[in-house]
Amino acid sequence: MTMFDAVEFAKALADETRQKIMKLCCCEWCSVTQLVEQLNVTQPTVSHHLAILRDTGLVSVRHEGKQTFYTLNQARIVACCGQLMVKFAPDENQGDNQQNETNQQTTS
Amino acid sequence: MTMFDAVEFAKALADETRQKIMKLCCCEWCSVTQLVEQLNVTQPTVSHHLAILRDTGLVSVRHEGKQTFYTLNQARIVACCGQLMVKFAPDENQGDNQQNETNQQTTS
DNA sequence: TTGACACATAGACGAATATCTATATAATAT
DNA sequence: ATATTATATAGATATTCGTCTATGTGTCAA
Repeated sequence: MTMFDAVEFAKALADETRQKIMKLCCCEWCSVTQLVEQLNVTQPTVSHHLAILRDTGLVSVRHEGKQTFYTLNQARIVACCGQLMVKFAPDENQGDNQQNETNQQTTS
Repeated sequence: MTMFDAVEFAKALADETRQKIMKLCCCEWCSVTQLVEQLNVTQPTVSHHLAILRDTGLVSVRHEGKQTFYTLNQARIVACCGQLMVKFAPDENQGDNQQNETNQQTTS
């Protein structure tokens, strides 16, 4: 949940409805009903996606009476994207890498 | 293919085997056979994943005789991660945003 | 030309997943 | 207490997706 799993992070982002939700609650708190109103899916579907985003730590939750508000964890997005870069683009413009099990084989 | 689709990008990353392939051909050119040797999946499965990574522009291809070599497009990874950040974390630490259709509703 | 090797493609199959309807839970109002 | 509103959960279903086997295609050697 708090640790970074690149596959889990990518899976959380790998759905259009989920990305719409993320966009909608980016920089603001949205209730589930508000989200439902702006998406062409049912309330349980929105709740389902919110659960996934919540379990991945991509959104924060705040309860207020009957309502539940969600907001995107923007700092976490930045951190995860940064980790992706580090994982798949180490030493961006240099030829060396830090792997050790695979045999080097460049353009010959 | 060359345009950025955040959902397509996330879907391409949303598989462990694919991320292993990406890691393996990060900073080096790998033949399909070399990849198969280091993964617990069959050759057609590797080819299938390579096709997805190729169609998403995440790997580059080079043919050499009977063999086909793939390498990770690291610059593209960086660019895509950057676009993700921009999309979901605009103005990281400021309170304002650039959306216009949803009603602002902060912590009250 | 024939065979071997490297890779891609086609089709089948099971697992994961996105969605729905129905219902449970929790809070508030009457 | 009862009804209403807001959200979550359960279960069903259809689609997507990852993997496999079987086979096609292209390259090279003998």
